[in-house]
Amino acid sequence: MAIHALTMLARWDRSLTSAEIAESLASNPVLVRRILGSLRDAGLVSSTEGRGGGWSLARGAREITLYDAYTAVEAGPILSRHAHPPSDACEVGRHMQNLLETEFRDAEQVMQERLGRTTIAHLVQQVLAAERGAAPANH
Amino acid sequence: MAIHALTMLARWDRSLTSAEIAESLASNPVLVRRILGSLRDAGLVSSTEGRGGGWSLARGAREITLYDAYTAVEAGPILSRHAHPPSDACEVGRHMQNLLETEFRDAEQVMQERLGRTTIAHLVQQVLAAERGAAPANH
DNA sequence: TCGAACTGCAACTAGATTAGTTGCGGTTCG
DNA sequence: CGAACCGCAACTAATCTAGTTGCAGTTCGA
Repeated sequence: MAIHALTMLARWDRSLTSAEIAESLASNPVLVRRILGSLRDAGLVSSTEGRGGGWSLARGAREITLYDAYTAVEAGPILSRHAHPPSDACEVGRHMQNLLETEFRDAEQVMQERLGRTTIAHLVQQVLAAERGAAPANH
Repeated sequence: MAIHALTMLARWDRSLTSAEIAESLASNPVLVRRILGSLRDAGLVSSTEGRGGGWSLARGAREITLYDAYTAVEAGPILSRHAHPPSDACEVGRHMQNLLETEFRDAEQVMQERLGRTTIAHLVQQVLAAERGAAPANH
Protein backbone atom coordinates (compact mmCIF):
# COMPACT_ATOMS: atom_id res chain seq x y z
CA MET A 1 0.00 0.00 0.00
CA ALA A 2 2.84 2.36 0.82
CA ILE A 3 4.54 1.74 -2.50
CA HIS A 4 1.29 2.09 -4.36
CA ALA A 5 0.61 5.44 -2.69
CA LEU A 6 4.12 6.73 -3.34
CA THR A 7 3.82 5.74 -6.97
CA MET A 8 0.56 7.63 -7.31
CA LEU A 9 2.07 10.74 -5.78
CA ALA A 10 4.99 10.52 -8.16
CA ARG A 11 2.86 9.79 -11.18
CA TRP A 12 0.69 12.88 -10.93
CA ASP A 13 3.14 15.09 -9.16
CA ARG A 14 0.49 17.01 -7.28
CA SER A 15 -1.10 16.88 -3.87
CA LEU A 16 -3.50 13.97 -3.46
CA THR A 17 -6.00 13.45 -0.66
CA SER A 18 -6.16 10.29 1.40
CA ALA A 19 -9.60 9.68 -0.10
CA GLU A 20 -8.24 9.70 -3.64
CA ILE A 21 -5.46 7.31 -2.75
CA ALA A 22 -7.84 5.09 -0.81
CA GLU A 23 -10.05 4.77 -3.85
CA SER A 24 -7.24 3.44 -6.00
CA LEU A 25 -6.25 1.06 -3.24
CA ALA A 26 -9.84 -0.12 -2.82
CA SER A 27 -9.30 0.72 0.81
CA ASN A 28 -10.22 3.51 3.17
CA PRO A 29 -8.89 6.96 3.98
CA VAL A 30 -8.04 6.32 7.61
CA LEU A 31 -5.89 3.36 6.71
CA VAL A 32 -4.13 5.41 4.07
CA ARG A 33 -3.48 8.20 6.54
CA ARG A 34 -2.01 5.70 8.95
CA ILE A 35 0.42 4.38 6.39
CA LEU A 36 1.29 7.75 4.91
CA GLY A 37 1.80 8.96 8.46
CA SER A 38 4.63 6.45 8.81
CA LEU A 39 6.06 7.57 5.49
CA ARG A 40 5.95 11.14 6.70
CA ASP A 41 7.75 10.20 9.91
CA ALA A 42 10.42 8.67 7.71
CA GLY A 43 10.68 11.87 5.69
CA LEU A 44 9.34 10.44 2.44
CA VAL A 45 6.15 12.47 2.13
CA SER A 46 4.64 15.56 3.66
CA SER A 47 1.03 16.43 4.44
CA THR A 48 -0.86 19.69 4.69
CA GLU A 49 -3.99 20.01 6.75
CA GLY A 50 -7.23 21.76 6.05
CA ARG A 51 -9.24 22.38 2.95
CA GLY A 52 -7.24 21.81 -0.22
CA GLY A 53 -4.71 19.86 1.81
CA GLY A 54 -3.31 16.43 1.06
CA TRP A 55 -0.12 14.53 0.54
CA SER A 56 2.91 14.98 -1.64
CA LEU A 57 6.41 13.59 -1.98
CA ALA A 58 9.00 15.16 0.27
CA ARG A 59 11.78 14.39 -2.19
CA GLY A 60 12.26 13.34 -5.78
CA ALA A 61 10.83 10.00 -6.91
CA ARG A 62 14.33 9.03 -7.99
CA GLU A 63 15.51 9.45 -4.42
CA ILE A 64 12.95 7.08 -2.89
CA THR A 65 13.59 3.36 -3.05
CA LEU A 66 11.36 0.43 -2.21
CA TYR A 67 13.65 -0.16 0.72
CA ASP A 68 12.88 3.31 2.07
CA ALA A 69 9.18 2.53 1.89
CA TYR A 70 9.74 -0.87 3.40
CA THR A 71 11.60 0.28 6.48
CA ALA A 72 9.18 3.15 6.99
CA VAL A 73 6.20 0.85 7.41
CA GLU A 74 7.64 -2.48 8.56
CA ALA A 75 9.24 -2.40 11.95
CA GLY A 76 10.83 -5.71 12.88
CA PRO A 77 12.89 -8.38 11.17
CA ILE A 78 11.48 -10.43 8.30
CA LEU A 79 12.72 -13.86 9.32
CA SER A 80 11.16 -14.90 12.59
CA ARG A 81 13.55 -15.55 15.45
CA HIS A 82 13.05 -17.88 18.36
CA ALA A 83 10.00 -16.75 20.30
CA HIS A 84 11.86 -17.36 23.56
CA PRO A 85 15.47 -18.27 24.25
CA PRO A 86 16.28 -21.98 23.87
CA SER A 87 17.76 -24.08 26.64
CA ASP A 88 21.14 -23.02 27.90
CA ALA A 89 21.77 -26.56 29.04
CA CYS A 90 21.97 -27.78 25.46
CA GLU A 91 25.16 -27.37 23.50
CA VAL A 92 23.21 -26.41 20.40
CA GLY A 93 20.67 -24.27 22.22
CA ARG A 94 23.43 -22.20 23.76
CA HIS A 95 24.62 -20.91 20.39
CA MET A 96 21.63 -21.10 18.09
CA GLN A 97 20.33 -17.62 18.70
CA ASN A 98 23.61 -15.96 17.85
CA LEU A 99 24.18 -18.09 14.79
CA LEU A 100 20.72 -17.52 13.41
CA GLU A 101 20.92 -13.83 14.15
CA THR A 102 24.01 -13.59 11.95
CA GLU A 103 22.62 -15.73 9.15
CA PHE A 104 19.22 -14.08 9.14
CA ARG A 105 20.62 -10.58 9.26
CA ASP A 106 22.76 -11.39 6.27
CA ALA A 107 19.84 -12.83 4.34
CA GLU A 108 17.61 -9.89 5.19
CA GLN A 109 20.29 -7.51 4.13
CA VAL A 110 20.68 -8.86 0.62
CA MET A 111 16.95 -8.58 0.21
CA GLN A 112 16.99 -5.01 1.44
CA GLU A 113 19.78 -4.20 -0.96
CA ARG A 114 17.69 -5.53 -3.79
CA LEU A 115 14.74 -3.40 -2.70
CA GLY A 116 17.06 -0.44 -2.48
CA ARG A 117 17.92 -0.72 -6.15
CA THR A 118 14.39 0.03 -7.36
CA THR A 119 13.11 3.58 -7.07
CA ILE A 120 9.60 4.97 -7.19
CA ALA A 121 10.60 6.78 -10.38
CA HIS A 122 11.35 3.42 -11.90
CA LEU A 123 7.88 2.16 -11.07
CA VAL A 124 6.23 5.27 -12.52
CA GLN A 125 8.17 4.70 -15.69
CA GLN A 126 6.93 1.14 -15.87
CA VAL A 127 3.34 2.16 -15.23
CA LEU A 128 3.51 4.66 -18.08
CA ALA A 129 5.11 2.11 -20.36
CA ALA A 130 2.43 -0.44 -19.55
CA GLU A 131 -0.28 2.14 -20.26
CA ARG A 132 1.22 2.93 -23.64
CA GLY A 133 1.38 -0.74 -24.41
CA ALA A 134 -2.16 -1.51 -23.28
CA ALA A 135 -3.77 1.52 -24.95
CA PRO A 136 -1.68 2.36 -28.01
CA ALA A 137 -1.58 5.97 -29.20
CA ASN A 138 -4.74 7.23 -30.96
CA HIS A 139 -3.65 8.49 -34.39
CA MET B 1 12.84 -24.05 15.39
CA ALA B 2 13.27 -26.16 12.27
CA ILE B 3 16.87 -25.09 11.86
CA HIS B 4 17.58 -25.64 15.52
CA ALA B 5 16.15 -29.16 15.34
CA LEU B 6 18.08 -30.02 12.18
CA THR B 7 21.27 -28.79 13.78
CA MET B 8 20.70 -30.96 16.81
CA LEU B 9 20.10 -34.02 14.65
CA ALA B 10 23.29 -33.31 12.74
CA ARG B 11 25.31 -32.58 15.83
CA TRP B 12 24.73 -35.89 17.54
CA ASP B 13 24.11 -37.97 14.49
CA ARG B 14 21.69 -40.29 16.21
CA SER B 15 17.95 -40.57 16.53
CA LEU B 16 16.43 -37.96 18.84
CA THR B 17 12.91 -37.92 20.25
CA SER B 18 10.60 -34.96 19.93
CA ALA B 19 10.78 -34.59 23.72
CA GLU B 20 14.56 -34.21 23.64
CA ILE B 21 14.39 -31.63 20.91
CA ALA B 22 11.54 -29.82 22.63
CA GLU B 23 13.60 -29.50 25.77
CA SER B 24 16.42 -27.73 23.97
CA LEU B 25 13.89 -25.48 22.26
CA ALA B 26 12.18 -24.73 25.57
CA SER B 27 9.05 -25.76 23.76
CA ASN B 28 6.83 -28.81 23.62
CA PRO B 29 6.90 -32.16 21.85
CA VAL B 30 3.71 -31.71 19.86
CA LEU B 31 4.95 -28.49 18.37
CA VAL B 32 8.22 -30.13 17.48
CA ARG B 33 6.45 -33.02 15.81
CA ARG B 34 4.40 -30.59 13.79
CA ILE B 35 7.47 -28.84 12.48
CA LEU B 36 9.51 -31.99 11.94
CA GLY B 37 6.48 -33.39 10.16
CA SER B 38 6.82 -30.65 7.57
CA LEU B 39 10.52 -31.35 7.29
CA ARG B 40 9.74 -34.99 6.73
CA ASP B 41 7.23 -34.13 4.00
CA ALA B 42 10.03 -32.16 2.38
CA GLY B 43 12.35 -35.15 2.61
CA LEU B 44 14.80 -33.61 5.07
CA VAL B 45 14.24 -35.93 8.02
CA SER B 46 12.64 -39.28 8.69
CA SER B 47 10.82 -40.57 11.73
CA THR B 48 10.30 -44.01 13.20
CA GLU B 49 7.37 -44.84 15.43
CA GLY B 50 7.15 -46.83 18.57
CA ARG B 51 9.47 -47.40 21.47
CA GLY B 52 13.02 -46.37 20.70
CA GLY B 53 11.73 -44.33 17.79
CA GLY B 54 12.52 -40.73 16.98
CA TRP B 55 13.88 -38.49 14.29
CA SER B 56 16.99 -38.45 12.17
CA LEU B 57 18.30 -36.68 9.11
CA ALA B 58 17.23 -38.15 5.79
CA ARG B 59 20.39 -36.91 4.07
CA GLY B 60 23.78 -35.53 4.93
CA ALA B 61 24.00 -32.29 6.88
CA ARG B 62 26.06 -30.87 4.06
CA GLU B 63 23.16 -31.45 1.69
CA ILE B 64 20.63 -29.47 3.73
CA THR B 65 20.59 -25.70 3.46
CA LEU B 66 18.73 -23.10 5.48
CA TYR B 67 16.69 -22.50 2.37
CA ASP B 68 15.55 -26.12 2.38
CA ALA B 69 14.40 -25.73 5.96
CA TYR B 70 12.78 -22.42 5.18
CA THR B 71 10.64 -23.61 2.30
CA ALA B 72 9.68 -26.74 4.17
CA VAL B 73 8.05 -24.83 6.99
CA GLU B 74 7.10 -21.46 5.50
CA ALA B 75 4.48 -21.65 2.83
CA GLY B 76 3.73 -18.27 1.30
CA PRO B 77 5.70 -15.24 0.15
CA ILE B 78 7.68 -13.13 2.62
CA LEU B 79 6.77 -9.69 1.38
CA SER B 80 3.06 -9.07 1.81
CA ARG B 81 1.10 -8.36 -1.34
CA HIS B 82 -2.04 -6.32 -1.70
CA ALA B 83 -4.77 -7.91 0.40
CA HIS B 84 -7.28 -7.33 -2.38
CA PRO B 85 -6.83 -6.08 -5.94
CA PRO B 86 -6.59 -2.29 -6.27
CA SER B 87 -8.91 -0.23 -8.44
CA ASP B 88 -8.85 -1.00 -12.11
CA ALA B 89 -10.09 2.50 -12.82
CA CYS B 90 -6.79 3.99 -11.70
CA GLU B 91 -3.85 4.05 -14.04
CA VAL B 92 -1.49 3.12 -11.25
CA GLY B 93 -3.81 0.59 -9.64
CA ARG B 94 -4.12 -1.29 -12.91
CA HIS B 95 -0.44 -2.20 -12.97
CA MET B 96 0.71 -2.15 -9.38
CA GLN B 97 0.08 -5.79 -8.64
CA ASN B 98 2.14 -7.02 -11.55
CA LEU B 99 4.97 -4.63 -10.87
CA LEU B 100 5.18 -5.47 -7.21
CA GLU B 101 4.96 -9.16 -7.95
CA THR B 102 8.06 -8.91 -10.10
CA GLU B 103 9.99 -6.73 -7.68
CA PHE B 104 9.07 -8.75 -4.63
CA ARG B 105 9.78 -12.07 -6.24
CA ASP B 106 13.21 -10.81 -7.16
CA ALA B 107 13.89 -9.55 -3.67
CA GLU B 108 12.70 -12.76 -2.09
CA GLN B 109 14.85 -14.74 -4.43
CA VAL B 110 18.12 -13.09 -3.50
CA MET B 111 17.30 -13.76 0.12
CA GLN B 112 16.56 -17.38 -0.61
CA GLU B 113 19.83 -17.69 -2.49
CA ARG B 114 21.64 -16.38 0.54
CA LEU B 115 19.89 -18.90 2.78
CA GLY B 116 20.77 -21.59 0.29
CA ARG B 117 24.47 -20.95 0.77
CA THR B 118 24.52 -21.99 4.43
CA THR B 119 24.20 -25.66 5.27
CA ILE B 120 23.30 -27.39 8.50
CA ALA B 121 26.83 -28.85 8.51
CA HIS B 122 28.14 -25.30 8.59
CA LEU B 123 26.05 -24.49 11.63
CA VAL B 124 27.21 -27.61 13.46
CA GLN B 125 30.78 -26.61 12.76
CA GLN B 126 30.13 -23.19 14.26
CA VAL B 127 28.45 -24.63 17.31
CA LEU B 128 31.46 -26.87 17.94
CA ALA B 129 33.84 -23.98 17.40
CA ALA B 130 31.91 -21.80 19.82
CA GLU B 131 31.96 -24.59 22.41
CA ARG B 132 35.71 -24.93 22.09
CA GLY B 133 36.05 -21.20 22.47
CA ALA B 134 33.73 -20.91 25.47
CA ALA B 135 35.10 -23.95 27.30
CA PRO B 136 38.78 -24.28 26.27
CA ALA B 137 40.34 -27.72 26.25
CA ASN B 138 41.13 -29.25 29.63
CA HIS B 139 44.85 -30.11 29.63
C1' DT C 1 1.88 -60.70 25.80
C1' DC C 2 1.68 -56.69 28.39
C1' DG C 3 3.22 -52.09 29.08
C1' DA C 4 6.32 -48.32 28.42
C1' DA C 5 7.98 -45.18 25.03
C1' DC C 6 7.36 -43.40 21.08
C1' DT C 7 4.87 -40.86 16.70
C1' DG C 8 0.46 -38.98 14.50
C1' DC C 9 -3.33 -36.28 14.56
C1' DA C 10 -7.43 -33.56 15.61
C1' DA C 11 -9.57 -30.26 18.54
C1' DC C 12 -9.26 -26.72 21.48
C1' DT C 13 -7.56 -22.21 24.00
C1' DA C 14 -5.26 -17.76 24.51
C1' DG C 15 -2.80 -14.02 22.78
C1' DA C 16 -1.07 -11.12 19.10
C1' DT C 17 -1.65 -8.99 14.91
C1' DT C 18 -4.08 -6.79 11.03
C1' DA C 19 -7.68 -4.55 8.15
C1' DG C 20 -11.26 -1.96 8.64
C1' DT C 21 -14.63 1.25 11.02
C1' DT C 22 -16.52 5.12 13.73
C1' DG C 23 -16.34 9.30 15.89
C1' DC C 24 -14.50 13.55 17.07
C1' DG C 25 -11.31 17.37 17.33
C1' DG C 26 -8.26 20.60 14.89
C1' DT C 27 -6.82 23.22 10.61
C1' DT C 28 -7.30 25.68 6.40
C1' DC C 29 -9.52 28.30 2.98
C1' DG C 30 -13.16 30.35 0.28
C1' DC D 1 -19.15 30.31 8.98
C1' DG D 2 -18.84 25.91 6.76
C1' DA D 3 -16.88 22.60 3.70
C1' DA D 4 -12.87 19.81 2.97
C1' DC D 5 -9.15 18.27 4.68
C1' DC D 6 -5.73 15.69 8.29
C1' DG D 7 -4.84 13.46 13.17
C1' DC D 8 -5.89 10.37 16.43
C1' DA D 9 -7.92 7.17 19.66
C1' DA D 10 -11.04 3.47 20.42
C1' DC D 11 -13.39 -0.18 18.85
C1' DT D 12 -14.61 -4.65 16.02
C1' DA D 13 -13.82 -8.84 13.38
C1' DA D 14 -10.92 -11.99 11.21
C1' DT D 15 -6.78 -14.39 11.02
C1' DC D 16 -2.61 -16.40 12.70
C1' DT D 17 0.46 -18.61 16.04
C1' DA D 18 2.12 -21.04 20.13
C1' DG D 19 0.77 -23.97 23.14
C1' DT D 20 -2.23 -27.65 25.27
C1' DT D 21 -4.94 -31.89 25.83
C1' DG D 22 -6.44 -36.20 24.66
C1' DC D 23 -6.38 -40.31 22.23
C1' DA D 24 -5.24 -43.77 18.69
C1' DG D 25 -1.60 -46.44 16.58
C1' DT D 26 3.23 -48.56 16.52
C1' DT D 27 7.25 -50.70 18.31
C1' DC D 28 10.16 -53.10 21.37
C1' DG D 29 11.75 -55.38 25.39
C1' DA D 30 11.03 -57.68 29.84
